[in-house]
Amino acid sequence: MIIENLFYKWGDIVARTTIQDVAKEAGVSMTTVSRVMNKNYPVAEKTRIRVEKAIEKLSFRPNMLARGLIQNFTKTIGILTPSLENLFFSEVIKGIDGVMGAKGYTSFLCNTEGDWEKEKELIDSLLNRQVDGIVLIDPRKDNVVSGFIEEIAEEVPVLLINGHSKGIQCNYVLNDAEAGVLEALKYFVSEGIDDIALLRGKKSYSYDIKEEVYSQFMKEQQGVERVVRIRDGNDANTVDQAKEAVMALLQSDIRPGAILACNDWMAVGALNAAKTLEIKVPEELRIIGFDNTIISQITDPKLSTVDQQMTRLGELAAKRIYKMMTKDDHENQKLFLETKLIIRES
Amino acid sequence: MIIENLFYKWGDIVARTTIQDVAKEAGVSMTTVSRVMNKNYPVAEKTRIRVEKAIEKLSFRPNMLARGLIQNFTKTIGILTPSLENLFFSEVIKGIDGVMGAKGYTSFLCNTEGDWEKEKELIDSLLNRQVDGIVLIDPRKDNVVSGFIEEIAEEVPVLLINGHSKGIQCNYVLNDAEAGVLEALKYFVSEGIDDIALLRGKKSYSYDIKEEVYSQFMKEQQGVERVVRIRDGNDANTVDQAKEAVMALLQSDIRPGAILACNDWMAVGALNAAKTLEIKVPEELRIIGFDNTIISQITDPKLSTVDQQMTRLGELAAKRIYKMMTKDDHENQKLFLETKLIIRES
DNA sequence: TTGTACGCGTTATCAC
DNA sequence: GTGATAACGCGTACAA
Repeated sequence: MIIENLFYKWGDIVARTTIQDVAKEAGVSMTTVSRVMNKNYPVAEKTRIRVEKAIEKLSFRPNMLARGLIQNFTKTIGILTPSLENLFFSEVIKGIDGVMGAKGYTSFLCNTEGDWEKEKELIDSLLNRQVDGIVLIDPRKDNVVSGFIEEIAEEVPVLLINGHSKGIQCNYVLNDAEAGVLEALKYFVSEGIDDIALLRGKKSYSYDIKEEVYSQFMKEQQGVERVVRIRDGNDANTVDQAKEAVMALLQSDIRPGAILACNDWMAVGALNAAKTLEIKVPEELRIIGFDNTIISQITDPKLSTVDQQMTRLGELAAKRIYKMMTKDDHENQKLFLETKLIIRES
Repeated sequence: MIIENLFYKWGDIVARTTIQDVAKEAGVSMTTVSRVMNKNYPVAEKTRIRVEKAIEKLSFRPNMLARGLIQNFTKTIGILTPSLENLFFSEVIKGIDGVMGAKGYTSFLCNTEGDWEKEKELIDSLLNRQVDGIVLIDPRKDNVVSGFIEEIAEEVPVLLINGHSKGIQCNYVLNDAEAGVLEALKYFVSEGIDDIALLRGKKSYSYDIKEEVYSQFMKEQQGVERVVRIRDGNDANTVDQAKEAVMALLQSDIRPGAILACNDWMAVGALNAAKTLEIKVPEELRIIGFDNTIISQITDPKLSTVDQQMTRLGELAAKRIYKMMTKDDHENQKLFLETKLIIRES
């Protein structure tokens, strides 16, 4: 690291100007200043202008801490995510923040790193900071089933994204992954392909759901079930693992005509495998991934994928929690967002 | 969207328990409770335990708003980013939040969407919320050169990441991109390749810097300068644009032996171009990208790249602004973080 | 070692 | 239309 000193120094912090100062400057009371700012009571045109000038002149900033203290709301929400390195979550956050920002809310963003104890601590900290609501992206199962989240939801509106657990009474917003799998499988069949393999990670609730749908579908079609399992994972390593596993599959006696991968990483691995074996995609093998992350758009050929519409999911979550925070809507809901099959070149 | 109503309702918001309530419960004064919580004054062992029990029993949460109001700091910082869809920025945010979180700070995250007016508004809002400091990732040039940022920096510690403008007196943390370019070019030469092309976007300060270094290096090497320009961009579209441009380059009379791309998107495009033309990488063409984003790890062959160590950059920024906020370190600094050449298979 | 009383900056209440 | 004052929940100087 190189340090370059710029021998220019910045000043000391000066005393903040308060509503008091503005009142004095404009020759009115604090109350009137407050009314001008909030526009919640009639103020004479003349006074208003005087006050506005004073505000401008002193470049006055209302202190939201004081405001929040008395109003009992802060126009802030907390967003908890298990990771910042996963574009999947970034998109959700973007959706949430976009909607809430437009409504004048500012978001605390907290990275739990997938650790349930850290998640707990962060939630506590957010409550101390008097957030008006909390959105949990992919919450840790431990905290959900232990009833901790339900407890918190008694204190402040809480919304769970993609973290449903049976018997836990909460507000949920979820991807309809089942429908997504079904849509992809039906597409393959409509294209005349019925020897479909499923590529999944080892353990994850979401993989289990997908396999269940796949399994039932194949039974109905009276097709052969072929499930390839790799070590679970949602990162670059997944690609190599998937490539290896799929190469074995493609070199076996009966090569499938299509592969449905549980996420885009795996789909990329499958594509790399086909290329190495000089199997043409999509002519000889079709591949559909899951998630529509950016990586499905940069391969050659471009990958078909099931879009989970993460940004929209975030927007949906924001709208729901906004309603919970502002209206007297005290009823738990489960919202499912449909997926969208995107056919590209694979 | 499917809505499923769970006919279980959550409760109304109950009155918050205050330090007053705890004091009554424990039979002491508010002051003593405060002292137990903050451990800043001696308290008798016996009283302490009584108070702690009362806190536990009432599950008391200190109100950080009130605390911040009187202490004149909030242990919050604001982070502004031009985008959430770019892993590049996510990594920086992760670095910042990791360091600050460990120090008990919570981060407001704001997405400017690259809009300088929105950036301005968000900064204002953050100041109203009494943040202790502001970190600006890749700030809009308009706000920097207009002097707006300098003004803000008089009110609160401000740190700019990768947004250096000449003559603007601020605290900066920057990637040493120049050194990165040089390292990559020297590597090519050490491998016996000196016909190197540069692949860049049209307009961006960072591309200009890179080209300058490239240009000077090629002059010193007495090599031929070959700069390929595509429309600027940092997204999936860049890949196709780069592919097209590079295909033209590779089909020209004198094909270069190596390509240095200004980011990984472009490098992927170059790789796709080579594949389409059945030019072997790395045997017939070598490619080095920039940024070491995840996409450089999933191609086949895997891309060599210049790692800008974005997470470390964020950590560095956090440490710097922490110092600015807590110590009387009133001197502007420019910190450069070295890059790291990562040779993979291209 | 503990308690009283004031102040942080704002909005709400009530009186004029 | 306007102003005085209490209140929000906490930390801290000062007194005991």
